[in-house]
Amino acid sequence: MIEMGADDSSNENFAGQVVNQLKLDILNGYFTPGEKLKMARLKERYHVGVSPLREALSQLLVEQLVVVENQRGFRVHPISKAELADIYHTRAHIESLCVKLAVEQGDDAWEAGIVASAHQLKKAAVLLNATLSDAADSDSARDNMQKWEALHHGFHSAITSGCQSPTLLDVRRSLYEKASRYRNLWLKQHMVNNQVFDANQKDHDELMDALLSRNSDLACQLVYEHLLGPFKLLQNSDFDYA
Amino acid sequence: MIEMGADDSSNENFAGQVVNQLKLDILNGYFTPGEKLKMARLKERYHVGVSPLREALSQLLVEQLVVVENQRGFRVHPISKAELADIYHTRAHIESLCVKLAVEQGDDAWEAGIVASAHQLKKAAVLLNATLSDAADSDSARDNMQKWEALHHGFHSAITSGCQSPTLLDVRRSLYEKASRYRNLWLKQHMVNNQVFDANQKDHDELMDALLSRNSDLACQLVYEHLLGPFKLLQNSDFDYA
DNA sequence: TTAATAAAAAATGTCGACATTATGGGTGCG
DNA sequence: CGCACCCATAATGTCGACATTTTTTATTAA
Repeated sequence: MIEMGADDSSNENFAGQVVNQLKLDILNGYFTPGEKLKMARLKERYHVGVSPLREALSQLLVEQLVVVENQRGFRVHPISKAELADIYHTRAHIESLCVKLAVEQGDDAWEAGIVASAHQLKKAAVLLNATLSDAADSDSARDNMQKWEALHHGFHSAITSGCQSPTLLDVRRSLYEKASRYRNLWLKQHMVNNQVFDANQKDHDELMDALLSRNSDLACQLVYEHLLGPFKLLQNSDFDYA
Repeated sequence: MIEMGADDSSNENFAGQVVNQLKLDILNGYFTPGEKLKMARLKERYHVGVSPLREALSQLLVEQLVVVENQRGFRVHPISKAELADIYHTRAHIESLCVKLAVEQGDDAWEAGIVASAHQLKKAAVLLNATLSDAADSDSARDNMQKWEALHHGFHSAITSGCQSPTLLDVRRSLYEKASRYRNLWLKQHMVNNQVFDANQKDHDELMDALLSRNSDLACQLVYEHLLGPFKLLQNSDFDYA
């Protein structure tokens, strides 16, 4: 029997596959905020008919990544400073809640998962810092950056998974996706420097200490502010609010 | 210019209308948990083709009211004791968070909305209690019950609206809907007595006092336990876990 | 030139049809 | 008697076509 992740496309219909691809295209900014999503264009890009496309768009509608107007088709959900602030603050609250519950309920396996993720993350951070200093190779910089982000997300997921609540974790996932769109749009215009990652590493160390010593209040507060850090950067730089 | 609510169906395509109707049918238990949703049946019931149906089902899929398996169609999302507990606990946490933020940010209009809703609710509760004592008219009992529930929901919505976070309120709405499915399924098997509403009224009075005096911690705790009250009833009675 | 109007083009939303896949019943074999 | 296999039936998922609506372009009048 072959193991397969949840995002396996072989046992999914076209709509499910398009959801994943289209979601990436929106989160990564290939389709820009407010942009009209014409069926002809989407048919070309994903090589499917209108039926799976509309099903996929219907799903992203609920996740608030697209908007719809009757007889006028779909558009990418617009962005705004107000929504940016709302998403990040809500996300910080939710993540903090996850942490609180995780500290209460987490077992040894939970702790092990955290230190394992932290270890991987630290390794990737070292590699990334080296790559960033070396201004030459911007291709592998982007590559290492993506790996770091995946591990960073994995680290926080390892922590929050301890809350043992699929419902709450699903809320968290949805908010993470919406926030990552804003972050990616920001990244398109700004280049990151090493300082960001050093501060991040410090945050993570402090957070892990608080978690392993089961200091719930401190951990919640650290996470809350850790998530609001990026927000402050995004908030000040006004990128294209279409 | 005519005012119209958000759930106006005239400016919605078929899919949007089917979403509302189908959602009601699932929440009210017309379609039972785990039941197969055959296209032929749905076409008959809602008088639309498969395209709008699949779009509607795709939306309910994200809201986790239906599940899908490739080439095997859609089913109503199954229920379980585990999910029941998870939804209600998460909902209690979220609602509590809404209250905390609302107490911090609520203005005079917010307070006014609360007392207004509370007044309406109390009136409806009196009427409902009278109807419930009168065992004869079970039709108007159900009718008054629905009105009371709408006002009850309105009361709590008036409170939580003060948090000023569309994102968080949307999470709340989604959880409310999922929870109401379990509650409705329970109501199909059990008859309510006056005691429940008396206790409820007491909860609401205490809660409103805490809110108006801006006692955040107390209000949060009261709401948390107020929402977990129904859960305890549902948890013990094992209705059809399909 | 600008504004209003009309015609043309494009795009959306829906349905019926078709290929593919699952389901259920019957048959034969062990 | 039970089990596997096969076939008929039914249901799903996808596409192309069509009617309706919106958007763009062209035309005319002020």
